[in-house]
Amino acid sequence: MTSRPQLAEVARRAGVSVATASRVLSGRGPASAASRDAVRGAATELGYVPHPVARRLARGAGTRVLFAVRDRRADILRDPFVTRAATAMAAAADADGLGVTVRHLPLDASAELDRIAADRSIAAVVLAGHDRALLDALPAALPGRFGVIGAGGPDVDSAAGVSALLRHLHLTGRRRIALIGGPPWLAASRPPMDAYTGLMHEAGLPVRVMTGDFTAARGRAAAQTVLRRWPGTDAIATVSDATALGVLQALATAGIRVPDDIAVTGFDDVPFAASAYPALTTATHPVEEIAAAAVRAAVGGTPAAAQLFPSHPVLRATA
Amino acid sequence: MTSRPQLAEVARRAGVSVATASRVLSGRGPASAASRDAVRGAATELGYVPHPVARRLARGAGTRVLFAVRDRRADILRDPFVTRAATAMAAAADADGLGVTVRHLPLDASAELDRIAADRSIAAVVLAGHDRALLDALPAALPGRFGVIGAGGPDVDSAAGVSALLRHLHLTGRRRIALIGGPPWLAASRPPMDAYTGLMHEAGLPVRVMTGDFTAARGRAAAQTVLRRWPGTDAIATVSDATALGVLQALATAGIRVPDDIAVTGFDDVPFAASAYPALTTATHPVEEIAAAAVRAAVGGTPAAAQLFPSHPVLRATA
DNA sequence: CTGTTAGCGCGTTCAG
DNA sequence: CTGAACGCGCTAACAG
Repeated sequence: MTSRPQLAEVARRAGVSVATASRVLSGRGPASAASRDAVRGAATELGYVPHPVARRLARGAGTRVLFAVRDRRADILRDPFVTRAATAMAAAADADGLGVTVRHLPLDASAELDRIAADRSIAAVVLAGHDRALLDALPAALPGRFGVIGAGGPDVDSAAGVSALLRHLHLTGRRRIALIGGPPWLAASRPPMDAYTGLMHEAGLPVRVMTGDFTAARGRAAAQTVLRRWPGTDAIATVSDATALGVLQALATAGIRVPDDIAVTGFDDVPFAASAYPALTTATHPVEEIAAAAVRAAVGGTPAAAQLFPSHPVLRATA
Repeated sequence: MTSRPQLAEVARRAGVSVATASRVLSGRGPASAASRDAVRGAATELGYVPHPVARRLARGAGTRVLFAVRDRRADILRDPFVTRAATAMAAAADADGLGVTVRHLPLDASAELDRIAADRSIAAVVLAGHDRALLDALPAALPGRFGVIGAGGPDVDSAAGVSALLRHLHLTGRRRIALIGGPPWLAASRPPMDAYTGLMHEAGLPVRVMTGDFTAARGRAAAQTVLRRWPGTDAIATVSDATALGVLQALATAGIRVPDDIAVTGFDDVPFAASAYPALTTATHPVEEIAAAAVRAAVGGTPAAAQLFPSHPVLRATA
């Protein structure tokens, strides 16, 4: 078997120039139907496969997608949401011959963002954990190849998902419903919070809000506070399964029955939600699809369309 | 601000040729102390940063690390172990300017492996979920840039980790200890299994083994079978937290008290293990470090040293 | 130890 | 619509 065929050989065999062959095979620029067929034929006959790296270099494009996760804590890279998203991105990027790199960004990430913009190996950036201020302060050097995951880009319709669970709680007789929300600095924390306050007002129910951070530890602590501060509470809704599992643990420790005394709902439908006891009632979060969409948008240079992916309630045992 | 300095400019400023500048900056090939200093000085003065893509192309190396996960199920890419490892790899690859791609491989992956070997954008491959047969059938085209994670490469010392938990069970009075192991086709399933049978024989205890697959569903089913088949069981050890959580759920449903009636142990110490109720006793699995080591070995072209990372017991409430 | 000279493989101007 | 030539930025052989 001869060595790998190159573009020049394909062109020669098709009877055209390398320029034309390149145009045809990369799908950029004009080409007559005749030469198109000739080039394609020659390519398949020779088993030609373009060299991805040479391609990116010539085009001045990078070879990897950076998944930048902004958060207070550096160990956010172990968060289930992050690992799911990162893995899905790494699978999605495969189609374009790209790889994925993940990096933690502190809340004040301006310096790091400049370095990212200067890195020529980076084809696109997907940012998570942002807020308005950060998006407004983006380096102009991040041209089109930039996207966000979460509020503003592809995201789960968390307002609808949480609303559905809240309505379920209401329908099943709950009237003292507390919510453990997301971190206030995070743009994605708003929609479900607004949905909650809106529904409570609408139903004439009291608003009882705690701040969470998507961890079980915070869920435990918040649940204890809820019990102390609002003794009559009959339901605790959360915006993350990890938080809800922490709540479940705190309630079990306190000898409170779930769902008889207090109902609990999560959000995300992580694999372990179904394995909890009692099994956690929650709402789906199509992280994999969202992550793939974010990669496509960033790589394609599409201005981040704020696409919302549906969230469906999953009724199990805790509510 | 002028445009980016290139190697030629650095060389000119340092008064040497581009070849010498390249040798100095890439650390390959000889160079006198004098020219070394000159080149380094010029580079920092100019703020020179090599173009990663051009570098890889010239070297004929790829730009991404492929994390290939072999398994029966395609949704293995959502497995917590896989997502943790993939994310850690993506973080580790950052240091080399590489990206990571993940791909699922069926149990019979020979064809796919050939395609991988032919992909010039792939700098290195890290394989998970292998067995002897697969390793023996690797395409010769995967030169040095290949490594495995799990038995044979960087791996957790699961035999030691499980042994420690088994000894703890024995010390606390358990005598009818069943084990739910890993899938038999997986090389990494052997060590903990051998450790279990060895310890049981040594202690004169009965060997009671079920096959697991690292899922909670299988853990539930296996636990039910254990209860039926071996009524006197007073402990169920597993080799994965997901499995153990399934066991916990099955026992709770059956009205069996944990740990009073039956003790349960997991393995991996995933974040949710601490959030279960009762909190799961398990052993640590430094997935992130192992993944990083695997990437380093594969990228560095080091023949996979079978390095074992320690596993420490984490005693919580279930045993 | 150093410099010269070819590549690495493809994209893309620009004239025709 | 097409082709020739140059450019992407660096590395590796091979003389010296």
